[in-house]
Amino acid sequence: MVSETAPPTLSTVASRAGVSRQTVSNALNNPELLRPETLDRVLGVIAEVGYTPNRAARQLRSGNSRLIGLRFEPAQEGTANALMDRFLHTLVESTRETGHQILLFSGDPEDPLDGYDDLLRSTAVDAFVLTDTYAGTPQAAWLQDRDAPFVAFGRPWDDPRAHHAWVDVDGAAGARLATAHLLEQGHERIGWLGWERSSRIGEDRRTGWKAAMSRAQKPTERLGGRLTDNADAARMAAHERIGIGATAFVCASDTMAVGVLRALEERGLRAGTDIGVVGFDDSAVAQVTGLSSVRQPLEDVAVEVVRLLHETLAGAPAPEQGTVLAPSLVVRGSSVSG
Amino acid sequence: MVSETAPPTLSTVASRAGVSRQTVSNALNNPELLRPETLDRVLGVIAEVGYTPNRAARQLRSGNSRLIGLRFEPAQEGTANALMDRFLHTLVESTRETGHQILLFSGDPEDPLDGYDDLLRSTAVDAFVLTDTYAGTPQAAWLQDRDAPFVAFGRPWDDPRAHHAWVDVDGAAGARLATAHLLEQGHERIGWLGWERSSRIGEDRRTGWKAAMSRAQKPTERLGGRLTDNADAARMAAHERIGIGATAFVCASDTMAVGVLRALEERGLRAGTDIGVVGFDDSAVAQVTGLSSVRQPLEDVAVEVVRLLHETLAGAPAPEQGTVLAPSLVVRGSSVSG
DNA sequence: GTCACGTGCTGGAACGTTCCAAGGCTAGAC
DNA sequence: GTCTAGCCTTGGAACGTTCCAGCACGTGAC
Repeated sequence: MVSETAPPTLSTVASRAGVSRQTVSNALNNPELLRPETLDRVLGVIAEVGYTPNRAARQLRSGNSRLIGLRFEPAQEGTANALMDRFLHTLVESTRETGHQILLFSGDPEDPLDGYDDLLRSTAVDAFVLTDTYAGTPQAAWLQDRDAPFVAFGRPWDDPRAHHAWVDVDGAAGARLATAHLLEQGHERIGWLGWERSSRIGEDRRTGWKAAMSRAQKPTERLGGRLTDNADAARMAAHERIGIGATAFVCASDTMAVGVLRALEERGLRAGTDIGVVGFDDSAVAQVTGLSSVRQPLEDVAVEVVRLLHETLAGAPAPEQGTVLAPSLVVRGSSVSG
Repeated sequence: MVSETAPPTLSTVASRAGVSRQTVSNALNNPELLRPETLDRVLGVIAEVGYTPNRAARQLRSGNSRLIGLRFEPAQEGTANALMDRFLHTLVESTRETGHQILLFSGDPEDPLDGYDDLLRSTAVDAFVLTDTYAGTPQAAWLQDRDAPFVAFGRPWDDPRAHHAWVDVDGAAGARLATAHLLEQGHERIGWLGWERSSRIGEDRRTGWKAAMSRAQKPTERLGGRLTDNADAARMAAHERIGIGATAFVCASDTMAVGVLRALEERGLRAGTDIGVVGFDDSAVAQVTGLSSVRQPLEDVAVEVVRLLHETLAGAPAPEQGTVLAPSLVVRGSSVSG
């Protein structure tokens, strides 16, 4: 059984410092109201007894919990995991500076709204961070309808009613970077291996490839592919396109890029020297296999999310425009000859 | 600005149902005290107005927050991340069933104790989960001294004073599995590539390799290596050992196993067919590169951690023995010929 | 000397819940 | 009919904080 002594309260500190409760409270929250010598004395006692305000009491009275809710989706093993991890780390780190903490919760996988309602009604969190606002997810609209503060990582693709703070990474720019890099390496027939048309993110990235190709006045017919996110599908698609003269590939994911590498092995071709390959997301796999890859600035995204959260909680209206951050290209052996 | 109507409280529900506050409270917390018809009526009103108890108030009065603290360390890019991710997902998922949620916090990287104290003194969390209790980390002893409830993922290697609930994965068994598998494949000179002697986890895994080898009466001289966790170090160590006749390798990490694969490429040898390789942790890299690997049952660890947490919070004394779970071996092409 | 004012501090009230002691009511025993 | 017991329900108190109104005191203006 736990036998610790009860933590000191405002009253404890107050009586030891010879002042009232309220004065101790002010010492912490409005120090400018105290005479310097009183302030010193009170802070001294606070330090001495190791007083820390009780969160529940503070939350009950003041109405905010200093907690940010984040629904942590059931894991799909793969790169998405690792991305989330990088994002989450910076999120935790930068909320520390605003005095907030991250509350992870889960919900019924069948119901994308499960969990939010409870936290909201029990006033357990001050705001939410959304991380999966691809087209069609209802969370943003639902929270917006309830005037619940939140910031989304991911733009509201085709919801004109959406009017909330968001941050996203410019996927088209990433694909453009990758394509331009391959063009610079002298490639002319550069293929695109991306996701199904239903993926807004995938289509966005695809436009980057298209734009870079057309600016360079290179053809794209039969070079673009829409596949499921799967190494084997990519392997086969790569074979087809190499057959019609493709000498390089930009892929919507590292998983697909790995499929291309397999195709090269099967043909006895060397990545980089013979065929250029660039993946997307700079996963551990890319780092280990020497795969060039587009890297999302997840750390910057997290910092920006926290900044917007701060503004939103301070009552600022949602910015007219969301923030779009540019990814970078990490060049490794798979896209340069030598 | 937020213009939502104030959430309903116990009193709201009480007056609408024509009962007292306390009766509504009992309807939720001690329903057996109410007459069935009263219970029905009250629950009806609760559902109708969408009442959810205010967390802060409940926490203030009852003294527990239903929150579990987890210090989320600054990311070191690599496999450790992905491991943590798998663990965390299941942790979040299974705490849902006990009505708890996970509070992530961070702290000064220089001070392994930073953050814990604040949460404890502000009574913000009911307990902690520790995830990095390798030899020499002070968190466990510190929490134990303060009678703070916690469960550790990782055993207290050499602290005889330690007396707390913990769960760990049997690293030696994992290495044994991998070694036995390679022996079955007909290998006799099987090398070990592990970490420095200072790593307790590394030494534990190493004993598994040693034990399997000596049981099969195979020599281990000059076949074991203690390196930094780095593909290039592993690559060089593999070359040396292949030079003295090693035909297979068990590695303490997938990163090292990738180093071995590189060495094989450089020699024109094929993994699986010519030289057997098994990694550790079943990372995304292993999955993509067809690397056999020892997989930690992180999901089971998380479930067990939550179970122990539950017991600890119910006042049960720490079990005499920690729980040690067995890993499994995921066989892929790198360890079987054909 | 009175009044107005600003500074520094105080004490009661309130946030919404659960604990606790006690009240009303019904039923059974005598 | 009275008493006792048990069931269901109630209202006051308390958790520890912050909000708010107000008090005591000293200073300067008239």
